Amino acid sequence: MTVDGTRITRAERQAQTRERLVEVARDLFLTEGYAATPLDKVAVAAGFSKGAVYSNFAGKEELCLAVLDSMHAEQIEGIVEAFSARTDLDSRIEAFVEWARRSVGSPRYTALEVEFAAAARHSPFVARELVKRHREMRSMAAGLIAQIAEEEGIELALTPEQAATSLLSLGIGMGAMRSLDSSIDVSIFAAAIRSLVRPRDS
Amino acid sequence: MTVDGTRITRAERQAQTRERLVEVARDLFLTEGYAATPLDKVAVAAGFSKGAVYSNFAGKEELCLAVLDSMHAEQIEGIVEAFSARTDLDSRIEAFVEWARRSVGSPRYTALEVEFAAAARHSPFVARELVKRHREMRSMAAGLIAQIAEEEGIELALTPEQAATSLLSLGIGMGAMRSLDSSIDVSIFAAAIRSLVRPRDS
DNA sequence: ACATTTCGGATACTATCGGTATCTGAGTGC
DNA sequence: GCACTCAGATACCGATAGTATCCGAAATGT
Repeated sequence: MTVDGTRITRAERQAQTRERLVEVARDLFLTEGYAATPLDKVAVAAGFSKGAVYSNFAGKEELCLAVLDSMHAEQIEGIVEAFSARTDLDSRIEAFVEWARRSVGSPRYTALEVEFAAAARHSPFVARELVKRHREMRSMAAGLIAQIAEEEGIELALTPEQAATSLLSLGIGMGAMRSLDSSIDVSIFAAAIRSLVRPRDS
Repeated sequence: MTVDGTRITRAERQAQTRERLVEVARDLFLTEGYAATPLDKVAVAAGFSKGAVYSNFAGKEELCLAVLDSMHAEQIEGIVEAFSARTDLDSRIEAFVEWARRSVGSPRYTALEVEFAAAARHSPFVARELVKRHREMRSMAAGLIAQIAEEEGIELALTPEQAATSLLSLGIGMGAMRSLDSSIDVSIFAAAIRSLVRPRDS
């Protein structure tokens, strides 16, 4: 063992490599697209060769799953924050729409997810993984909606699960459309949300 | 010129070839996916070789656009019929949801469209073509919604354009999700539609 | 401290697939 | 019936995901 502390264990090295690969892959997948980005390019941009990718991930698909996970974490954080910062329904929706404006379609999170889902549809493993993530997202959203409805004392026209599924679908669909046609205005999201979470008319 | 009438002009032959290619491509793209289906396979399954594809289409992308067009025609027909057959709002929505149950996600129209949109995002030409089709779809839907609102004498909480965009997004998003996770119930569509086209309160 | 083992990452190779260049033969017009 | 055209066939190229193999440095045992 050498004198200074710069010495690093193999596991740590590999963890760094993995992290760096995910980081670079995320950047390239988001800007160029999943299918359009060759594995080599990711590896080289991260300062490695393809071998590094294959000794850290089972293949391109698993690399992309890791990328999606890193994005999910941020998304959930953003959503929870948007909803919990404010207190009244309108400003909550406004904060959420503001988050959506930044996150749905512009940095193409959704486009990547959707492209990947479509491209990897044939792989049962990937399909299962994606479904798992969607269900987590959905129950998280449903919980949030239920909680807010409770706090605001309103009775929703849709069950929290239905509302969550609708919002998620809406987000995915709008993200997909906006990545092609940026003229679509996210503020429609606000209107749709208001409709979906509007209290039942008595 | 031979005696019987089975003789066919070159243009007619080519039209037949083109049609057959689209037909077979549609079938394969829907069942196997766009990226997962090699051009050769389409050509051979149709009884030709790759050369036939390239002398009828500029490439795989244009073949897929032709496939999408053939699907759009059917979709529009189905939607218009669902809405125009019945007269009162509820049974119209019901008919539409019934159409959606058959068409959104099961035969993977949406999955194909979404996969193609994602895969071909980098091509400005394809992007323009898809945007054109979406705008047509959207204004068709908006027109239908406006007409129905008029007939039913209700004032919508969203403008017809907004409602159309929302519904289209919802359809795309749900189609994409359902193609992965068939446990998602389309009946949520009914609830979401009712919310979105619900008359303004007060 | 030296030999041995392990394994993260590199290199070389294969298979697949979209696209291009070239060819061929049946159908067309003179 | 002869030269020509063009739909479709064939042969090839380049890109890229994945595999098989190799190398060298870090870990381990004595």
